[in-house]
Amino acid sequence: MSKTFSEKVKDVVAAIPKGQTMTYGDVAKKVGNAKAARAVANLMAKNYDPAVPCHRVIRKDGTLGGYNRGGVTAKRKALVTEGALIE
DNA sequence: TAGTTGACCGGAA
DNA sequence: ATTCCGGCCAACT
Repeated sequence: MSKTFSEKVKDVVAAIPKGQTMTYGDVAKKVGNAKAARAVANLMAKNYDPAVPCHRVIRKDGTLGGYNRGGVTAKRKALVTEGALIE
């Protein structure tokens, strides 16, 4: 297995169940680098992939963090629509 | 090649 | 409870 970091992140985020939210740190852990939470966020921010529901990835504090697809408002609405609680 | 940036996290003040 | 500081990783300039 020799997928790049971004490929792994894409796979992990795409595997998040609907209505479920995961933190960047958890995604990083799934990828293999538990301390790469910043790197995961960096990939989402600069290279968003429509096949990856990044809106299901939030901060550990419970805040949404950010969204490059319409702002945090659209992200929160999408999560509520799926059935995820925000805070 | 080296330095800066960022949708982070955890611990200390 | 909130605010500040350091660390860690990949991409960008």
